[in-house]
Amino acid sequence: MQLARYTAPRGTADILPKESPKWQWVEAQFREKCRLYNYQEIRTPTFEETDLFARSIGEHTDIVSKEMYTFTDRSGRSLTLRPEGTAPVVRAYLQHNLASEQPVRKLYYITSIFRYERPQAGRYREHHQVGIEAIGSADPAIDAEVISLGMDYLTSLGIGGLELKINSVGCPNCRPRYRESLKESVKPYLAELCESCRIRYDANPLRMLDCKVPGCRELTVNVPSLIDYLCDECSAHLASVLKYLDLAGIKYTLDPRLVRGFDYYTKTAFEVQSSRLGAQSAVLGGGRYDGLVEEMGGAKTPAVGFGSGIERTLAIMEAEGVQFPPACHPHVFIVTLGDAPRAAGVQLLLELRRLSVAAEMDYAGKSMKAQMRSADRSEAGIAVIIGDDELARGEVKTRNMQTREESAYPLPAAAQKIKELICTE
RNA sequence: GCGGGAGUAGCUCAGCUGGUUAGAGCGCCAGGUUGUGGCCCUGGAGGCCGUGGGUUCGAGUCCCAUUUCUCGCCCCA
Repeated sequence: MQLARYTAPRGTADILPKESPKWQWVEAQFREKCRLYNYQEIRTPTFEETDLFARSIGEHTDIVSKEMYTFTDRSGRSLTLRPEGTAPVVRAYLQHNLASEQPVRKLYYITSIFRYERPQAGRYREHHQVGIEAIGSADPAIDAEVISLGMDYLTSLGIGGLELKINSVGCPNCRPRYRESLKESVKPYLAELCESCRIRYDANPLRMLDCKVPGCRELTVNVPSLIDYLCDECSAHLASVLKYLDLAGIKYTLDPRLVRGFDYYTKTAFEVQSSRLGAQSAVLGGGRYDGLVEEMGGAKTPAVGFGSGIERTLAIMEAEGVQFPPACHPHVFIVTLGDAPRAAGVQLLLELRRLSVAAEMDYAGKSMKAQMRSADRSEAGIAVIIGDDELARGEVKTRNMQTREESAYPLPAAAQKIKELICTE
């Protein structure tokens, strides 16, 4: 154990060869859904100006107040490792004036996210998210499209038992009214609420709604509902989003207490939860952020998006016993005995690969028996055996690893013949 | 930031109330055919028992600290 002098930093993980095919598969499913829905990939830097996140996420959110990886570079600039995916995309959208090419931009990303948190099941200091952002449309149909892509993606992975929760958090027109009425109705019990709720009361009253402390839940159970306070526009928007979800056959639960941890959300907010995840039940979350682009210096531009954690997605798949497609193995394993055969083996390797046949050989100087064992373990369909005898006859021997059937092929055309063997298997 | 559990070979773990050279299974390597895999047999490599300090004639085993992992709170993906 202590041979390892260095270990990966707390809350980070290596994705080893045994796991990486699963990641590739999940990412491929996501990319395929983005292709179908016509979202285009965007890649942004790992770090940004600190102010970008502080302003967009909200100064008094947990993320900004205590979870950001912030550092000063050699010229004194304050930079922060991306703690969420939306702000950098919006920044790039504005910086490169992507709006000028198309009024509605549909973008997706696959990236790592950094938050200084105490690690636990499904929570890391560096985790990975897939996500999409649809910028430039206020149409409720696109809220539904965003949700639909997310659900399609998760179900394409073979995940069941998901619950979509949806709510509207209103807009700058109606939210202040609700906030006041919420504070008014909570005021009599203020002293009985938990400590963090008492802080939220002034800083961010809406967050009191999703407090998990049982006592707070009881005290706020009869509090007015956000949905009753929505302005006509927000109310109509929500109704329309739900209508489109019904149209798409997507099941949801209307949850008036659903509130998200970023300040920039307006109107639609949603979360997909799985019971397989333990304490961290959210696997996908997002919503509409109609004020963010303007807040960051652009024109008034409506937008919607979501982010979804890859680690949590994989954890659900693991818990449900989802079968991943088998990992890729070499098709051909070359076994050589001695120096001259070895040179011929190297030559054959090159030719096979030039013909797009995956091929491998032993580089550990093993005995023939051991090389055969390696061939077996590599799950190669065919072993090619080259020794002095074969070379003297100007040929190579092949062995079908399933049937044990062996045959010989003259050397100049051997690569082509082996390719045909594989393709007709 | 706060709380619970844990830290012994690459992996999963056993080591009873402190006592001599620290074990198993799996994996890995080699041999059992002079050039042939999956099963079987034999052998081998690999651990200052997370780290530092203390108690003791003596500590993997007790005490303290520290660190990492893990689970939960907060919050989120």
